[in-house]
Amino acid sequence: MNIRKILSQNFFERDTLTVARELLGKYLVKKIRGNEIAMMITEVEAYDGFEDKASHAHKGETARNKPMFGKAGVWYVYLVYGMHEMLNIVTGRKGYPAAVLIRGVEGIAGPGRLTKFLKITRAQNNTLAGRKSGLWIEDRGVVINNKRIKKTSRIGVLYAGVWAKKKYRFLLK
DNA sequence: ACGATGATGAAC
DNA sequence: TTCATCATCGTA
Repeated sequence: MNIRKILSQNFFERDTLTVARELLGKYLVKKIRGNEIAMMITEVEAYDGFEDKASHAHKGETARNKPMFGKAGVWYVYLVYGMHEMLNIVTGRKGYPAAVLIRGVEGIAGPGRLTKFLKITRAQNNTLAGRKSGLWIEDRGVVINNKRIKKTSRIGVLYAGVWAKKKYRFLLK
């Protein structure tokens, strides 16, 4: 009996670092022209709360980061460097700004590369992860041992002072 | 090592 | 309205 469970709000409405870690080994699924493309998540980063200087939410709510302040299980997709779409899933309670950036899937390293490959754009921004939005995450029963998880500081956030050093990036060895 | 490329947010 | 900045990537 193969496990194939679509993750919903209760999974994401928890501590951001916990969700980030547990997303490793889960499957990112995108519907493209009637086909479901599923790829295992191999690299993520947590952006957690008001204090986190690396987070878009650090300076308060704006038009762009609004999804981060909303309910868990919603996509937060934004454009960076004028050309790369970044895919995040909102975590934590409503009103508490947090999200997990999906940086890599099996066979594709890099947040900009994976969105380009899976045709993920800002059209998915602020939509609920699920069949309706054509983009969701599944638990397919893959069990990840803690020994396989590497923790490092986050990429591209050197401006964030002490927050840049926190081990908020998780990847499969 | 560097330029591409455009949205964002803060300053003016 | 202008300006610096940016959760990156491909080419050199």
